[in-house]
Amino acid sequence: MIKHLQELLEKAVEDLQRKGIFPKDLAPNISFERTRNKDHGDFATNMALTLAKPLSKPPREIAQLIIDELIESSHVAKVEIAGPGFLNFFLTENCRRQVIKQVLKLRDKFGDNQFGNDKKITVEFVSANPTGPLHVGHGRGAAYGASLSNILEKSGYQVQREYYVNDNGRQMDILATSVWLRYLELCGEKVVFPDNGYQGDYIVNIARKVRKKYGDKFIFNNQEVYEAVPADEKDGGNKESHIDGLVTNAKNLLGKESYGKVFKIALKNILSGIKEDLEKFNVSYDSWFSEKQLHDGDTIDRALELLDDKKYLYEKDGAIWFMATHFGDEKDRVVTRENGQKTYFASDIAYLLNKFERGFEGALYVFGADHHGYIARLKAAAKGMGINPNDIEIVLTQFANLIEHGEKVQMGTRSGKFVSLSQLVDDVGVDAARFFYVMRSHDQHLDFDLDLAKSQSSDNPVYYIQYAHARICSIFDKLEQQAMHHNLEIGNAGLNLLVADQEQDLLRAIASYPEVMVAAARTRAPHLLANYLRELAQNYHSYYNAHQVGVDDENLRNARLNLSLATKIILANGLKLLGASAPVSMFSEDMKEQA
RNA sequence: GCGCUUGUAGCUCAGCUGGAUAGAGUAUCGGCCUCCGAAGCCGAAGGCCAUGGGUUCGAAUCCCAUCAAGCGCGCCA
Repeated sequence: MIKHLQELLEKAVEDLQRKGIFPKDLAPNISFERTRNKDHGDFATNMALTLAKPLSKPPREIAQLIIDELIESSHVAKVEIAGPGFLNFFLTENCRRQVIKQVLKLRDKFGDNQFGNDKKITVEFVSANPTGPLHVGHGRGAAYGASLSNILEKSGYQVQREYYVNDNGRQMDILATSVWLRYLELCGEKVVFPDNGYQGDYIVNIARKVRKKYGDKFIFNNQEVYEAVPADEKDGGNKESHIDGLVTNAKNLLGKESYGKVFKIALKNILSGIKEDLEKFNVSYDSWFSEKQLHDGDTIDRALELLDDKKYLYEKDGAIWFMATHFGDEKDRVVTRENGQKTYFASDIAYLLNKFERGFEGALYVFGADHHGYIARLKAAAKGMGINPNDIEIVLTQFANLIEHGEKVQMGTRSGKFVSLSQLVDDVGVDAARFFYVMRSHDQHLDFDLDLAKSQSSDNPVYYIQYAHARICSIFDKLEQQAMHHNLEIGNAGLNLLVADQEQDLLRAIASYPEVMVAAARTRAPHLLANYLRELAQNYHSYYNAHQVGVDDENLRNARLNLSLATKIILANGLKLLGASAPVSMFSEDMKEQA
């Protein structure tokens, strides 16, 4: 529709140019926006305002010239000049109603668009280290990444959802060692658990599995375990060198094979836990990409060679550095440490290269706000390897505070006290959890009100939307019981009977869905969809309270049913994209049945 | 100290690439069930868009400064 209006205006401008009223070299930027206020019609353009300067004429005068030149359109009822010089377009009522037919025909494809131009992209999100279960802090990235991926997919991107598994680093060694130490404890050895080890109970559970599978095979006595290990922090030493010493001993005592077994059990258990948690959270991935495979293959070496060939690497203090400052980063970054080990950043570079080698045309990263320091260096690496930095995009999600009884829930990994994502889902349900995380802009700090999310009341925005959906389902049920069967054709034929204010409002809302989808995709903002669904539900609730759908008049009834069905389709579609369900009934026993 | 992000109603937040009278929810107050589900609807009240400058036809939006909050600044991952 916007396109149609643009063509009308382009035509008018051309004619004015031909008549010599507008200069020939004028190339106006004609943009339309849906009006916020219905008194301003359906669509408005500010083009007369933007032309005021180049034409040195008052905007309202220009607007009048354009209107006089506009040709008739069967879709446009009238065009008005308003305010400082806006052109307000009013569509014919008939034109507005056509959208219902479209929704009923396209069903869940309504709103699909080609904004993404078939671009092949990876969306990487969460990617938490597999050293423990996901906590609520990861929830926002998960909800955001999953919802955004869904929206991008509907908007013409080819999306690959990816989880980067950091299964190759010091943290993983600490994990494996933590498990081994708990195992020794279980076997009756005396162990003082290190300050910097992973404290959680889940480590003990994994240790149990190790013991069950391998019995006493990995036992060493206390003296061997602590041989030449520097003192821990609690004993006045350094917790980092203490744990490193333990890791070294673990590797030496167990030997490569046995150590590998412990390592593998730990990784496998934690990773499958993470997968379960995400699945429970209605988040799915297309691939789980292992960092290890970058090391095992030659990708890291090739990536570094690529940089080296272009003289972007140099040696200093025994380490190898990447000239990130050359590409706008604030400092150069080490890629190979003095001890010969590759840094985490080296893997990142390789992974980036790998994404483009696999044929992706864009890489989108969803990071927590604490990682914002990575943007510059990642873009620098891209530039260094000859990848267009515009093809990599990093979106930050701000932190979420959990609020319970009006108080911030304190969390810290040090205290070992954190609320797991799984626990949150158990408490508030997937629907509310997913919705709460994405209902605010991702770059906004978020207060996640647990009590509100738990409340099964009007206070809870997700229920509000689901209720509208359930309500519509209930109408259809009811009429079906009374043998007033819904007839699409009769409904479509009677659309001209939809004249009530609330019906017009609802039509406006329905018609704007595709635009919301594009906007959400373009600005990477799922919360736009969440807000939109609230508005759509609001429009329906108002309508429902003002008018009876199940009236005796067959024509009007079916027209209203068509309108209701169109609303229902969009509600269900939108909820699905955000990872929430669209229940047929809000009665709790029915909700359970649904699940 | 430097850098990134943020500051809008009592509270939680929208406000698209600068546009028309700054909007929701919640809390508060007042109405609406003989009627398809009241987890709903209708109405009232609530604002120096942190502060001070600047850019222009026009600024919550862009620029600068100040104040306040969060985060980051390792040969950690």
